Amino acid sequence: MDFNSKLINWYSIKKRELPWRETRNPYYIWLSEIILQQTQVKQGLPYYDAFVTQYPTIFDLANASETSILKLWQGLGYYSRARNLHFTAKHIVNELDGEFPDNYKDLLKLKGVGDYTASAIASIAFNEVAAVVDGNVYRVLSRYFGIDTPINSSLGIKEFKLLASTLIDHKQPATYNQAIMEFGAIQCKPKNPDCSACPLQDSCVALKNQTIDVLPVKLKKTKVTVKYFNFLVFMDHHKKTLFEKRIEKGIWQHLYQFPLIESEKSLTAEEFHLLNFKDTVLKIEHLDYSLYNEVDIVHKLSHQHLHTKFWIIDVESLPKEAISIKSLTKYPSPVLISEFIDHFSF
DNA sequence: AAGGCGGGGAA
DNA sequence: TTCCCAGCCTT
Repeated sequence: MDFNSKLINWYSIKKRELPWRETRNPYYIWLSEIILQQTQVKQGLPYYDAFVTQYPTIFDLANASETSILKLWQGLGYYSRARNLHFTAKHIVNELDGEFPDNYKDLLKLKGVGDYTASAIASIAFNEVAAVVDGNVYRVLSRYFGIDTPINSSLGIKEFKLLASTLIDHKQPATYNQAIMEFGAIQCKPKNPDCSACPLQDSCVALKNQTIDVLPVKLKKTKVTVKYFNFLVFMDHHKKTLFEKRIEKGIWQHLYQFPLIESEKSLTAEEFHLLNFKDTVLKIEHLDYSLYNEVDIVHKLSHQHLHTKFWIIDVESLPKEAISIKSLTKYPSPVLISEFIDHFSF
């Protein structure tokens, strides 16, 4: 058997039963692919179920508010995916007459849909011969063919895409694409793959050369910046507080948080007291505050480590935009914030 | 071409 | 801890 046949045969035996494999509806395929970008199946699965239940059609998604979509997306990360999901749903409903694009070229035009996702939808939903190259495919191909070109270099991206295009099965592109990805996820794992039980062991270059553990080659590491966040948790006598939408570009765009003051370092109570709150909506003369966490809560993102303090501030009254503490959980918020809300006894 | 963008799973 | 995950967008 050749490479393709072995992969597809392995897939027919070992594949997981997943809900998006039970449909050819492009809306559901698209939804699953967006959710699964940089996200493991285990983490994305409950979100897929929730979205299918709450938004059974693309018209439901298009008619929803961005806030409600972000709320359902809460905890999944990379929130631009949710914002683009909503934008594209509206675009398809309003500009494309509700007709989902049915080929790679047109799918690629959609916001939030890049080369991988366009290929995945085109092949899985429409059986177009379009090769997918995701993290799994990079790993399988680099090892099987012994390719050490960095997968995140422009040359590597071109090289692996070209190779994948020559390999894809023209008779069953949908099955082939899913087979090689599933193979990478389950058999040709990043760490400690079970090569002794691998159907490709006889012809795998990396196994022969003992380079399984160094392939695929990936350039550089991301530089992590440290930031210091001070969240102001106001409380008035009507059990209200201030909760704001993040408007600026950057992390957590369009999610909600307590008023935030960023500082150069972790603040003591004395240093916090000296702040002049000029950037907040509230002018405070006499602060009655306490610190929720003596030790910084460190929230780690890919590129940022957020050292966080929550300052609890009792005030007489709050501006009219204050919301009831009970309603906090209705708003989409970062995990860092929602965990505080869950643990703090208001 | 390089950097920004989340959060969790796995070893 | 570190690496990785059915990547994409902006600069």
